[in-house]
Amino acid sequence: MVRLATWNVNSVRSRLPRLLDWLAQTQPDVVCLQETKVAAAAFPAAEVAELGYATAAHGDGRWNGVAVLSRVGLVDIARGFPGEPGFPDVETRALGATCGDVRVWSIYAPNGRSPGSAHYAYKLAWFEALAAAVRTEIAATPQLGVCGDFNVAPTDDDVWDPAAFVGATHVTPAERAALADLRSTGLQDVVPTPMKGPRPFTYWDYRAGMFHQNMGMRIDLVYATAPLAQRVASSYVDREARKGKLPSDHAPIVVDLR
DNA sequence: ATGCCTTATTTCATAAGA
Repeated sequence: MVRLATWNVNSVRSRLPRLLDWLAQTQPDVVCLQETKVAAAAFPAAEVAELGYATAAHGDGRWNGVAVLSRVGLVDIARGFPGEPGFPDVETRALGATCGDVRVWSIYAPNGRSPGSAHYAYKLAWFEALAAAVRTEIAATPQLGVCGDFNVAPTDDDVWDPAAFVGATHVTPAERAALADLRSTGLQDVVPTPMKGPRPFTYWDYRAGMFHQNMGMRIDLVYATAPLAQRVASSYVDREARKGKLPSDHAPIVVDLR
């Protein structure tokens, strides 16, 4: 059994005590992290190494930043992907690594800010380039998972109230088409089980008691090739990790692979 | 609710998040 997880931690330094506790309790083998908000050289690799994890980090400071932690091997590390667009410079939003028999990409898609904006066009272009890169890699890499914060809710059921998102990013047809194009490379959505309520939300805004009222979104996803998806024994959203003091605004997804 | 928290930084104000 391999336990794979993905979590947008919203600053790995700010979240470090919680991350270490969560690793010790959850015992994942491979962890994709997003929004680490730290330069690669400043990633707290020594702290996670004490728990048995090797680190591959891709980050340049204040914004973005992704990483992969693994205790089952960590090789063939790719920082960014071929043709990755920038805004205007390429940002630290994607890191690929092979961990044992599984290749993972930890991704943090651009937010998009508002439909029609330059940042929205960047988001769509970024997904298009990601799909092209996956299309190239997937042929030689049957056991591939693309995991992370996609910043798109795949369907209207993946937001707490579609009416609240009219005119907003994350739900537009073009963004959903970008996800469909990515899936068409040979990936499928591994939908996790919610620990509470009918829908597996992974993000709740910090403000106005959104988490308490379960006004969330499913924007963190695990996209897996068929050979990898066939190994999925179970998956769940760890909403317990969203509770308590100083949480991330995202919850982890935990996937158990046979 | 075009900012109800939270983050890092060119910090006591701003930009970004979704």
